[in-house]
Amino acid sequence: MSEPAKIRLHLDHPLDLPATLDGGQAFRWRHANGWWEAPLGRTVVRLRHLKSDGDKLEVRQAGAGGPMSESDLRRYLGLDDPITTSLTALEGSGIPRGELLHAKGIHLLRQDPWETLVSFILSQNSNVPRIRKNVEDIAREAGEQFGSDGSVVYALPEPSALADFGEERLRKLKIGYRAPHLAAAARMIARREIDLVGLSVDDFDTARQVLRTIPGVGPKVADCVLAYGLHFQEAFPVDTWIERTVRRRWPEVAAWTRERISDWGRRRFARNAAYVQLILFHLERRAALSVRGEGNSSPS
DNA sequence: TGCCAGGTCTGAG
DNA sequence: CTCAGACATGGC
Repeated sequence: MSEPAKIRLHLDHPLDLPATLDGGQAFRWRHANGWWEAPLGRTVVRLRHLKSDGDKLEVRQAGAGGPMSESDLRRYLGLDDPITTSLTALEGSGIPRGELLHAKGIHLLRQDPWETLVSFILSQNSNVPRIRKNVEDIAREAGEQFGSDGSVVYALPEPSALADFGEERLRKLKIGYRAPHLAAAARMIARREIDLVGLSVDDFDTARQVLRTIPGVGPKVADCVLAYGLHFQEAFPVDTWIERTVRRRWPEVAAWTRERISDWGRRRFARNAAYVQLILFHLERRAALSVRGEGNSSPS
């Protein structure tokens, strides 16, 4: 916590920070003073492209936890995943190459599974700005605070802390009917009825089935945890945006249910499914935003 | 002001 | 198994 740890990471693939960090996978990143920053555990991580060399990423870390190692960061950011493979998987799908290029810097994060579970239990029938607020509120009210560069930051509460915090106080944070789900999830993890991290060694179907025993975790939330937290690259979460874009782009699935579309995506795109899902999600939301005249978000 | 939001759960047919 | 309604709240 004395000297902020400074690291530079070499980028072998394009990295679009806003599309990756603010693209609906993670909810605690924010853009401030030219840096992207978020608390990861008890450490605040700050990222920006090096001005003199866009192939390098500047990293600064400060907080109560130890700094992440270079390999931890590369792993978290998916820096060694070649997204070109996933873009290739979309060739022939009728998406113009020029449009696909808007997604060339997206990476699949490997977030903490617990944080991912919390975020996506909150996500049901909600929207990205609100999910972000809910997560922040929970960290502030139920998490431990620590210092980082002179400011106060709140870590997301561990399962046991959130279980102790309880459903009643969660209700007061305006998370609505998700409160009992989240409280129950916290209890299940705290009591070790489910080993979230351990799920990563199971096969996809087993891990998905176990996740779905958690209240508030249906097919879509399970797929998000599998993809964004446990790095199951064959996961294909289908939400309203994906449903819409897939139905429009692949007429043969237009009449299918979300569950069938998820199954279809998983098989069709195999190990690229999670990346393809991120790409489609990004393109669909980008189109919606520009229609509403919110200008374009040109990557860094 | 209403409609919709990164759905899930429950009960009915 | 499939499908409509309810659900708690707020963004736009």
